[in-house]
This record gives sequence, structure tokens and C-alpha cells, in this order.
Amino acid sequence: MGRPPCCEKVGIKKGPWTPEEDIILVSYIQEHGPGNWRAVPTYTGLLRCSKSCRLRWTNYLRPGIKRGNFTTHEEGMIIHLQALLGNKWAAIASYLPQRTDNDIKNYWNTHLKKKISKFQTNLDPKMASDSNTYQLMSKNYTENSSAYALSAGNISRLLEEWMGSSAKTSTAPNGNQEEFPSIMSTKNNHTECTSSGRPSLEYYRPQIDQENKNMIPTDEFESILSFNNLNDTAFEKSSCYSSKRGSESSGTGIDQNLKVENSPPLSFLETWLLDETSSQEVMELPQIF
DNA sequence: AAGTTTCACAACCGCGAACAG
DNA sequence: CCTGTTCGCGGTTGTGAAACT
Repeated sequence: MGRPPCCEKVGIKKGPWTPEEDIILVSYIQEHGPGNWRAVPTYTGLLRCSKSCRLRWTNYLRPGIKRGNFTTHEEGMIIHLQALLGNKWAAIASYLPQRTDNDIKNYWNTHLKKKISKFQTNLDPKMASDSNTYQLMSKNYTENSSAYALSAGNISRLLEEWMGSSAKTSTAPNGNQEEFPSIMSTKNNHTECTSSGRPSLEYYRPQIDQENKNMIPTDEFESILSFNNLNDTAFEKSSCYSSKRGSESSGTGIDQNLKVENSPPLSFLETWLLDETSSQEVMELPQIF
């Protein structure tokens, strides 16, 4: 017995959303909050399936979404977290609350994966020892980042303006912040989630601790992920993690999740990520990307 | 200038997990 | 427990714009 479709295929509109559809969807969510997506097409009259409505909201219309260039810091976090978690885009997005998992996934697939692949292919060990290499990398990353979706405008912002009240983006008319849009955090299958409504990494971490007690100590884990201490000490810790991961990656459970195919040379990347925070001076080096 | 290719992003699809009855 | 329904995630595709020939 096959799984029934999420919606009737007949009469369902596909393809890009129009501003009118966006407004209808936002109006509905403003009134009812996100969730119960099944009811959205019926209630609003939108000729879209429930999935499409949910996706449009979470990836585009939801307030607080940051669009445009990924900063070098964001790129660094994505690379780092991807190496750590694999393609757990929702988990990665929980650490970049202004970015959607779809955005991060797209950015990874269109930019970072290629660059890292080239980096691995072309990496000269001598160059790898030169931290300036990574300063150049970070500079190139920033300069090459495209301002995607700007032409379409930030519909979310436009709608906010259209609705005429900035308060609506964070607080319901009656002052109840849970009503809109913070309700995102109230309905979630996971016990732990972030302001973006995503499961936090805590959701995954217990598996690490339970299934491999010799894995990363909690404080070290936080240090690796937090990026709050981008200094020598943090670097030493994260480098330690890199070697530790390499020596203990034959286990089961989350261990396998941590084994990432084609994972970048993490310590090199870390060097790059850390160096980029300490200097603006970039010397001219051979093109590696 | 026109045709073709490549790129970047938005959106869709299918699967599995969670949940309710 | 079992079954059906709904939701969320990750992989993939579609499409318009830009770059190239």
C-alpha cells in the first residue's frame, strides 16, 4: 500500500509563488500561526499543497530570515558543522538561526562543496602550512558570494511593510508573543529546538554521549561549535578534536554520522577560519579555487 | 545579436519519524 | 501494538539570469 499523496494533484498549482499568494499565506499564518498545514489550502483557497505552503513559509516568508551574502564567519560555521554533522542541514541551520536549512544546503551544494573539493584536489602541503593561504581563501569567499534573491526582494520584509506594523513580526496585537511568529518554537516534534523552530544540536548530542562515552567532552564540543573563542586555545581544542575524530571514527551510531565522505582537512580549514578573524591583510597567492 | 551553456536559487518529491485514534 | 495521517528533512529538479561562444 503506497503512501497517499499529500494533496490532490489535480488543480494544484506548482512553480514560483506570486506576491498575492504570499500575502494570503502570511495573512493566514498571522491569524492562525504556522502549523496544521493541511488546513492551509482549504482555509485560504490557495491552489497549493500543504507542503508547498509550509516550505514557502519556512524558507522564504518567515520573519527574521537573512538573505544575501553569506559572511565568511557563516561559511566557516557551515563548513565546520557540516564536517561535524554531515548533511544535517536542519541541525546546522539551528546554529545559523537567520538562515534556512534550504539556503544552507543550496549554498553548500553550489559554493562550498565545489570550493572544498578543489581545495582538496589542489592543496599543496607547503601552501597548507601558510596561514595566509586561508586568509586569501576567506577573502575570495567573501568576494565571490553572490547576492542571491535580492532581485526578488525580501518578500518577508515587503509584507511586513505592507501590513504596516513592524510589531506584527514579533508580537501579536494583543501583545502575546507566542501568537505570531514566535509560535514557530511552540510546535515542534523535538523536545529541544531553537528560535528558528529547528531541533538544536542538543537533540543530536545525547546520542554522542550515550553511544560513545569516549567521544568529545561536552565543554570541548561547545567550544568547537560556539565559535565564541576563536583564539589559540580554541584552535588547539578543535585541532585536538580533529585528531580524536580520526582515531575514533570506527564506532556506531552518531559516530557514523560524524564520518563524512570527502570531509575537508578540518585542521587546515580551522586554521583558515581562525586566521581570517585576526587579519585583514591578504597577500596575493595562486588561485586555488 | 543570437544561440548555447553554466550558475544560483526556489521549489518539489519521496522517505521516515512522530503522533493520534 | 497497528494503522493511517501529518509533518519535517534531505536529495533532486526546474527555471530564470548571467556568462560565454
